[in-house]
Amino acid sequence: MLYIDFRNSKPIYEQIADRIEEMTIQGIYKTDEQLPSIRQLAMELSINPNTIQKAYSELENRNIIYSVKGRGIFISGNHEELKNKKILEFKNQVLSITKSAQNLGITKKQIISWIEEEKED
Amino acid sequence: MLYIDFRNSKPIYEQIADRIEEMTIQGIYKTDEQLPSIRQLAMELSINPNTIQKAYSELENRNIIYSVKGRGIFISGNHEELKNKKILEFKNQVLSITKSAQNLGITKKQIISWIEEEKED
Amino acid sequence: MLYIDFRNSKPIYEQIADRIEEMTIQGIYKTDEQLPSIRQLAMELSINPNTIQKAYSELENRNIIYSVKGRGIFISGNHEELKNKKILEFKNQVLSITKSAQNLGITKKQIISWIEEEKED
Amino acid sequence: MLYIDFRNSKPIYEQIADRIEEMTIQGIYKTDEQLPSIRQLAMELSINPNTIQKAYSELENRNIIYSVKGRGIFISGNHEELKNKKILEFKNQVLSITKSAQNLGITKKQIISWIEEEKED
DNA sequence: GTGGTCTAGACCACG
DNA sequence: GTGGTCTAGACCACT
Repeated sequence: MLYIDFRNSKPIYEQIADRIEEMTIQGIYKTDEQLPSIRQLAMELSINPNTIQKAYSELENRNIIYSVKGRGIFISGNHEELKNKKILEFKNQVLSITKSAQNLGITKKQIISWIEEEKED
Repeated sequence: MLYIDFRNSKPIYEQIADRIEEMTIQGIYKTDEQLPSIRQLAMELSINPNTIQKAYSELENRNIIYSVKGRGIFISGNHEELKNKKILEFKNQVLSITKSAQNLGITKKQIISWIEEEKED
Repeated sequence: MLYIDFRNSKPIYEQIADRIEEMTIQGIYKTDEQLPSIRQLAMELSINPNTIQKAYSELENRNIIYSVKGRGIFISGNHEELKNKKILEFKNQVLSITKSAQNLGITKKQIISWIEEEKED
Repeated sequence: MLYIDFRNSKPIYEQIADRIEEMTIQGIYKTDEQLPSIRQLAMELSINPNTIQKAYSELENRNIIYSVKGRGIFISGNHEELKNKKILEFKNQVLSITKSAQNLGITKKQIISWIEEEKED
């Protein structure tokens, strides 16, 4: 469910934060559900607690979790807004890439055909 | 034509290399055309010559340019192969993004409609 | 009447103590009135009794309540003094904020106009 | 210009971040001006570089600075927007405090007279 | 030299 | 037990 790819150049703390964000949007984590504690998750993943701390701080900045001293870390509940923001982000990514592609002479038709050919999971 | 975005997290040498690659594929640089010297380009962009050096090394690795000692640096002529490689790269990018998007519940249809709506330059 | 905001960064014991202090100053609690027992309040708020204990200790330090062994916890009666202390506290807070504000170029006039515009409850 | 109060319960990294934000809004730092490097500032203040790093990260999140790997850290230039945001923040603080004050029977008149009495710097 | 990430280990306030 | 801050020291990519 939560794994780390040490070969990936993406920082560990970001991998964790992104994965938890994804799971939250997918509805795997529910509002006010408690996440594993920093130390526990650090043990499970064989990672330094500070790195987990950084991942959780990042998620708090993104308004995806909230932390309560002495109690733990919990999912906050504005999933709809979060999802819309994420969709917009994807849209911009797609458009930015297709624009670059067109600079190289790749047509929109071709890009669309790539997507259509792809297996739907 | 060749500008640098210092706020961009992408390394400067990569920005330069990518931009020259793009211009080559677009046909702005012709086969065997000479590129500006390291010193000259460093001056123009107010950048450390080491950075330009690294960009040119990168481009030599990608077989986009070749250098002749004492004469300068020139565009090599395998544009077709280069372009195909680049197209494959784009394809993978697009597929990777659409895959992530589908994890969030965005359909291929929606992604395609974004692309279709986009203004063709 | 007595609720807790777990997302608030202010410690729970302090939230409780502050709220009881406020209610005492407002006259909602009368002199020598008995407060709920630690266990009872802990049950009501679904909170660790240690936390309530700490809140009551805090209030005892502030001379707002007194405890009688074996009998319970009661409101003490020095409300006037308490109120004056509280007022001084507020004054300092207001002055500290307005000072910071002036560092940013906000005038006293503007601050006062904010307050005047505010709806009186 | 940049000092730390070790007795203050406010975290060191936040003291630094807040102070730099303040100086930026006041116009002491100009757009694209370079800030002292992490290591240098750490030396000057006799503080661990990681703490400075955290302060700078915080400022990057607030869009007050931007960092360029290998080059340094620089002031970003949206000061107007920043200032407006900060003013709104102050307004909310003032209103929140005056509201609490009124709960204790302090009138708006009294609060305003406190502010008027204060020495203008 | 620069910033960014990570580890190891400590202390604190809170529950 | 929990999260939050801080230190010390390491390694990396980039200039």
